[in-house]
Amino acid sequence: MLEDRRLAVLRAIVEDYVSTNEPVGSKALVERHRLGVSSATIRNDMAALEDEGYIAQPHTSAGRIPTDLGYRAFVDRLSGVKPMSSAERRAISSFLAGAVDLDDVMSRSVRLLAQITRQVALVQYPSLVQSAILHLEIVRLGETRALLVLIADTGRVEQRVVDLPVAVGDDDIGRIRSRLLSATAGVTCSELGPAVESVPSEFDASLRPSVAAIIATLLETTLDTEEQRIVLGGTANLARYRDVFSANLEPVLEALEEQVVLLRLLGEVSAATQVTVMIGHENPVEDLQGTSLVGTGYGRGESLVAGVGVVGPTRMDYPGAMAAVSAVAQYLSRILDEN
Amino acid sequence: MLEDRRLAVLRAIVEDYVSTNEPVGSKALVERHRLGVSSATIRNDMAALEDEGYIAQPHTSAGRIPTDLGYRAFVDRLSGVKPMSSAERRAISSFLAGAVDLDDVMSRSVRLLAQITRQVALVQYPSLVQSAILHLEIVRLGETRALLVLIADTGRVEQRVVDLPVAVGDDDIGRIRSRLLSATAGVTCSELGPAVESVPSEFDASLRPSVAAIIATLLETTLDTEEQRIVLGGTANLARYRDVFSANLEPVLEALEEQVVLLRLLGEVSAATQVTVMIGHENPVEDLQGTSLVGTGYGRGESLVAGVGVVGPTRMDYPGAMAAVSAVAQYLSRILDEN
DNA sequence: GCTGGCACTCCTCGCCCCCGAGTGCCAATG
DNA sequence: CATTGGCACTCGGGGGCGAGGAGTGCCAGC
Repeated sequence: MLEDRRLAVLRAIVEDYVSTNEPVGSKALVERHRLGVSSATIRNDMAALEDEGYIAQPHTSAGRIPTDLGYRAFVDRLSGVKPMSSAERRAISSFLAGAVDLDDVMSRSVRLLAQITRQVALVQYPSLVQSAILHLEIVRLGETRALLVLIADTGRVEQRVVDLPVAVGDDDIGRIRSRLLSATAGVTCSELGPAVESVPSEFDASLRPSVAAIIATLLETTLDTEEQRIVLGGTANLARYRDVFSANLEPVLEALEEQVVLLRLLGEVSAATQVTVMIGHENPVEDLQGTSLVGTGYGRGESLVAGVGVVGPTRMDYPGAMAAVSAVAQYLSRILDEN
Repeated sequence: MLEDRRLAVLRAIVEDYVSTNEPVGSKALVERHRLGVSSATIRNDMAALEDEGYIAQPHTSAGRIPTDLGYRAFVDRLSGVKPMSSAERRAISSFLAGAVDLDDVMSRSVRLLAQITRQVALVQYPSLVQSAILHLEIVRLGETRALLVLIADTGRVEQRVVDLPVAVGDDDIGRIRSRLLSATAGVTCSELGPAVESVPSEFDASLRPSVAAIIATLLETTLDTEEQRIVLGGTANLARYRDVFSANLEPVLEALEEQVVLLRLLGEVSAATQVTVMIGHENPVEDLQGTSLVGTGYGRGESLVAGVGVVGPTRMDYPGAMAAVSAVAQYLSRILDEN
C-alpha cells in the first residue's frame, strides 16, 4: 500500500513535470491528483523518493523534478504504452501508403514521426546486409568507368562508380553484367563474397582485373559499416526545448549530424521488436546524455532490418513517443512485407 | 574623397560588427582602423550613413550596426571575393575527389561547405530536366509491380515503384525494357514526352496499359516540380547565432526543413555562374528574412544544372562565404564535367 | 502512519540607482 | 567648409536590495 502510493506519487510527478516543465511541489500534487492524503504525507513520500534517487530538487525550497532514474522507473513500471486512436493509426497508414519509392517511404516516415511526437525523428534504411539482391546493373560511363547499380529486395537502390583498370567495351560489360546477375540473384548481401568469388576466373585474363574491380566495389557497397543510411527530421523541434538544453543546443545538433553517432544510437535499440528507451546518461553518446532516445527495430517478419526512433529531452512524453515509434515501425514492417 | 571615407567607414563598421558582434562606436573605429581622422569626424560620417539608411543604432547611446542596405552596399561595392588559399583549394579538391558516387559527392559537398563557412549549407542535386538519360532499368517486383530505375548522365539515379494494371511476365518486361531503352538513350529528360509517346502502340493491346503506366511513371519522375532534391548540412551552426535569432530559432529550422522552401531559395541564386547574395529582407522566404543567402549555380560547361549556397545570419562573413560557395560550385562543375 | 501547523530557506521579480559608452551639437581652427 | 576637441546628455546594463511566496522539513498530536 505504502509502496503503491509512493509509485503513484512518482508517476504524478513525472506526468506533471512533463506537461508543465516546472518543478512540482507537494501541494500542487495533492490538488491535481486524487491521492487521498494530505500534502504533508506527500512530502514524506517525496523525501523518501529523493533518498532513493528518483527525484531531486533544483534547489532548496523548490519542487521536485524526476531524475533519470525516476524516468526509468516510470517507463519500466508505471506507464503502459498509450494506445493510439484509430484515427491516428489511419492517418499514419494513409500518409505512408502514398509513398512512391523507398526514399519516399523513409522521408515520409521521418516527417510523420517528428510531427506526431514533436521530437527529432530518426529512421534507418533497411540494412543491405539483411537484404537479398534483386537486380544488378552495370552501366558504362566511359572507356574505363562504369556505374554499378544494386537493387535490393527491400527496395533499396545503391549506386557506385567503378574505375576500371583497363578499357572495357560495351559487349564485355554486357557479359559481365549478365554473369554477375545470375551469380547474385536472390543472394543475401552478407553471403555475396562466396557467391561471386569464382566469377573473375571465368573471364579472359584481359577482362579479369576489371571484373575483379567491379566485384570489389560491389562487396564494398554491401559492407556493413559503410552501407547504413539514416534520415533525420524535425530538428526544429529541439529548439522548442531551449530551456532544457540551456546554452548548448549546438553539441546536440552536431551529434545528430554525425551518421556514426546516429548509427550507434539506433544500433542500441533496433535489435528488438519491442520499444526500447534510453534515458539521459544511459545514452551511449556523450553529447546526447541530456536527451532520451525511444526506439525500436523493424523488419520483415522475424528478421529486423533497421531501426526507427525519436530523440528528445529526458522530460518527454514517453508513453506517447513509445506508441508513435511502435506504430511507425509496424507500418514500415508492413510496407517491407508487401514488397 | 569624402565619399571614399564614408565608404571606408561603412566597410570598417561591417567588418568590425561581423567579427565582434557588437555595435561599433566611433572611438573604437578610429582605434582599430587607420582612418587618419578624429572620432568626431567619424561621428559626422556615421550620422550621414545613418541618414542614408546604411547603418542604425539599436538604441540611442549605443554604437551602430549595419542595416540590410549597409550589407548590400558592402557586398556590392566594398568587398572583393576573398581568394581562398591554395591549401584550402587543395583541401576541397581532395575531399571531394574521394567520393564514390553522386550521393557521396552531394553529402561531402554540403558537409565541406558547412564546415568552411560555419553556416548552414545547401547543395542541390543536378536537375534531371537538364540531364540526358543514360540508362533505364525495369525490375519485376511481382505479378503487377515493377521498379523503374532511371540513371541520368549526371550520375543521378532515381527509382520509382510502378503498379501495373495487369500481370506482366518476365519476358514482356524485358521487351518493354529494351524498347524504352532504345527510345530514350541519350534523350534529355525534358524531351522525354515526345520520345516515348508512340511506344505503347508498338505493343499488343494486352500489354499497352502496362507500358503506358511505366511511361507515365517515368514522365512523372522527371517532372520538374517533383524531381528536385536538396541536401542540407551544418544546421548546428545556426545554434551558434542564438543571439541573432534571439528567441526564434524554431521558424528558421522549420523553414530549412521544407524542401519547397529550399528550392525557392536556391532557385533565386542558381541561375547564374557568379555568386549571388540575398540579404535579410531580400530573402523570398518570410521566415528567413533575418538571414542571408549566398549562393550560385553550377553545371556542366554553360548549362547550369543546380544550385549551391549557404544560409546564415545577415551578420556574416560575406567575402569568405562567397569564396567558399564559388569554390565548391567550381569543383562540383568539374566533377560533373568528368562524367 | 497520517495530519496540521509552523519556522525556515531561498528563488524570483521588481525597483532603483549608478556607471559608462556613445552620441549630437557647438564653437574654434586651418 | 571639412575637421576637431570639448561637453552635456541619453539610455541600456548590471548590481544591490527587499518583499513576496512557493515549497520544504520537522514536530507534536491523533
